[in-house]
Amino acid sequence: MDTAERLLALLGLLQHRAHWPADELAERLGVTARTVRRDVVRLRGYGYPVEAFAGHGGGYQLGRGARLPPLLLDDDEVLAIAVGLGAVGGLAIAEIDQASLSALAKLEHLMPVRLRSRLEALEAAIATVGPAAGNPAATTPVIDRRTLTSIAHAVHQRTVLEFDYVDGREARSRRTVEPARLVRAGLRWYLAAFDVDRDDWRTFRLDRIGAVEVSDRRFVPRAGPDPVDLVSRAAPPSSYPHRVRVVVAATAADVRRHVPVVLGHVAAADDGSTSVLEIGTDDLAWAVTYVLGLPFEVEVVGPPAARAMLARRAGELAERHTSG
Amino acid sequence: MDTAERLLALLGLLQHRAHWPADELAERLGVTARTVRRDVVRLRGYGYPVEAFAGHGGGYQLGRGARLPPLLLDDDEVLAIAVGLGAVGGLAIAEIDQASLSALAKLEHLMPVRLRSRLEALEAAIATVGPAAGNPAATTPVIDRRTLTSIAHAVHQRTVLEFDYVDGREARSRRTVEPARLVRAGLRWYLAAFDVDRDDWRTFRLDRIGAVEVSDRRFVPRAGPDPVDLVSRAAPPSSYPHRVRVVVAATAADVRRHVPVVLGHVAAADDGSTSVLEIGTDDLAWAVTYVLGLPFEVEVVGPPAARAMLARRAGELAERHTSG
DNA sequence: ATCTCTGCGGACCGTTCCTGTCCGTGGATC
DNA sequence: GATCCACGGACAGGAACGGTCCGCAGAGAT
Repeated sequence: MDTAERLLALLGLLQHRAHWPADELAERLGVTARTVRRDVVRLRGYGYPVEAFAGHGGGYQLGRGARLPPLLLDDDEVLAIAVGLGAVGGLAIAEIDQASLSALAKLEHLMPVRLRSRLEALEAAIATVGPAAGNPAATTPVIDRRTLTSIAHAVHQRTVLEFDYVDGREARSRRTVEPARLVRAGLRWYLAAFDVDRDDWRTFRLDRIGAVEVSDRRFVPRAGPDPVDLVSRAAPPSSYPHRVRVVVAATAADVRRHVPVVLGHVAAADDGSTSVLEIGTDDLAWAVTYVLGLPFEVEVVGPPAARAMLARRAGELAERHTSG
Repeated sequence: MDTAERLLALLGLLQHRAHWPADELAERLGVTARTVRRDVVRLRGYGYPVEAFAGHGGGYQLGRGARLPPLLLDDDEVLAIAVGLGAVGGLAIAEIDQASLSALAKLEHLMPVRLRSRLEALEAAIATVGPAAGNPAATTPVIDRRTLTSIAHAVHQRTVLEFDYVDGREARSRRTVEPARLVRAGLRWYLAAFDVDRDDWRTFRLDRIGAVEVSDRRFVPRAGPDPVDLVSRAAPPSSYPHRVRVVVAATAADVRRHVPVVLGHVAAADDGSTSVLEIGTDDLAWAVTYVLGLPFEVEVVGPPAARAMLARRAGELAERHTSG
C-alpha cells in the first residue's frame, strides 16, 4: 500500500468511525504511529481538518472544514443516498433540481453492479411519493427514472442520444440529438437538445420520449440558445389541459408548506387568512384526490368538471360512512 | 502539490466532468501527461477503473468498479444529497433506515459552515412530505431533524448525551446517557441508551426528548441487551392510541405502492381485489386526512370516532361543492 | 489506405520524499 | 503525580517520483 492509497484509506477510516487512536490507525494501515501522524499532517495540509485529542481516550477525528472531504461510503449509505436523490427528484426543488439529477446520474454511473440490483429492488418496493403519488393511472406524465438519469448522464458526458419521440400531433419519429440540458417546467421535464437530422435546436417532453439509446459517440457542445429560454418558449405554463383552482382555509404560508412549488401556485386571498391554490395537471382525477388529502378545509372553485368530481367523491364517501 | 493530493484532485476532476484528454488533465494538475498516465495506472491499482479511449476525441473517463470511488461533491450536490437523505428519513424504508440516518449525521458533521446555512434555508422552504405531511397540528410525533441527527451523531461518535425527557406519566427529568442506537418502531423513533444516573438501560421516545446537549465526553460502549429487543419490549405495536382500519378497493400490492410500510399494515381481504389497511397513529384527524387522499375507494371501518370524523368531513365537502 | 491524434508504457536518471527509529515535550485525564 | 497519548525534530537508508525521450498501437478522419 503506497502513500496515496494509505491516505485514502485513512480518510475512509476516519469517516467510518468517528474516533481513532493513533496506533489503532497505525495497525490498520500497516505502518507505524509516526507515519500516521505524518499522514494526518498531510491531510490537514490538503484542507481536511483532522482534530486530535491528547490524554486518556485521545485520538483523531475528522472535523468540519472549508470543503467536504472525499466521501467514502459503504453500500447501505450509497443506497440511502441514491434513494434519497430519487425522492428529491420527486420533490422538485428549484434550487437543487439539476444538482440532484446530476448527482444521481453520477452515482448510478459509478455504482458497482452489485449495488445497482439492490437499488432497483429497493425502488420497486418503495411507495411512490411526491407529485406522482396517488396516480396509479399514470396519465400525469410519470417518467421512468432510468430514462431521466440516462439522459442526464448523456448531457453530462456529452454523448449523442437516440430515442423515439411522439410530438404534440401524435407523430412518431426517431431522433438523434446532442443533448444540452434537462429543464423542469412545472410537473414536466424537457430536454433541450440539438437535433442532428433537423439541424436545429429542439425541445422534447421526457414523457413522450421512449426507447432511449445512449451512443458512445461524443460531441463538442455547440453554441446555441439558452436551454431554459428554449423550453419556456416551447412550453408555456398554460399548456396544461386542466387548471384546478381551490380556495383553501389557511394562510398562503401554511399551504406552501404542504404543496411543492412545482405542483401548483399559491396566492393569498384578499382576507389573508384564506388562500387560492392553482394546480396545473394532465389528470383531473389525480388533482381532485390530491386536494382531498390536504389537511385543510378546501373548496374547488373550478373548473366545473373538477368541482363536480369532488362533489361526487365526497358524496360517495359520506354515504358510505353514514349508513351502516 | 504532492502525489497524494494530485491523485485526489484527479479523482475529483474525473468526477466533475465525464471525459478528459490526458494533456488537459496534465495542465490542470501541473504535471506532464506522462505523470498523468502514471497516476491513472495508480488509480486503477487502487480499484478505481479509469477507462481510456485512444484516437480523435480520446481521453479518460471514470468507470464502474468493484466499489464506489471517494466522492468529491460540489456544493449543490451535497445539498441535494442532504435534502434527499432527509426525505428518506420520512419514507422510513427499513433496509436503509439506519444508513440514511448515519449518512446524514456524517454529512452534516463534515459539511462546511457555508453549506449548513444554505441547507437550513432550503429545509425551511421545503414542503413537508412523507408520513408527517398533512399534520400542521403536529400531535403526531414530529421530530426535529436536528435532534435526530445530533443523536445519531452522538451514537456514532460515542459521546455522552444529555437531554430533558418527559416520560409516559408526564414526569420531567434531565437524563445523562450513553447512547447505543436509534431504533424506528412504526412512526416513532426511539433511542436505546444506558442511563448513567439510573445505572441501567433505558429506551426514550425521541418526540419526548428536548434540549439535547451533546457533550464531548466519550465513552466505551458497554455490553448490553440488543437495542432493537429493548425497544420492541418497551414499545409494543399496540402502543398507539388509535388504530384506524380501512377497507380499500384495490389489491394489497397496489395499496402498498402508496402507503409507506411504517405508516400502516396492509393485508389482502378474502376476495383478493380489496385490502385492509391498518394505521397506528396518535392523531386521528391526521389519519383521516391521509385516508381521504388515497387514490382509491376507501371505507373506514373503525374505530367509530374515525368513521364519524370521515363522514363529517366528506359531508361538509359534499355540501360545499353541490351548493352554488 | 494513409495520416493524425491520443493513449501506452519501457528506460534512464537526478532528486525528492518517505518511513522507521529514537526521543524529549506538553496537554489531558485519572 | 502518574499515565496516556499526540506532537514533532533529527537522522539515514531506501524507495518513489517525475521529467525526458521514444517507439508502439488503436481509433477516427481524410
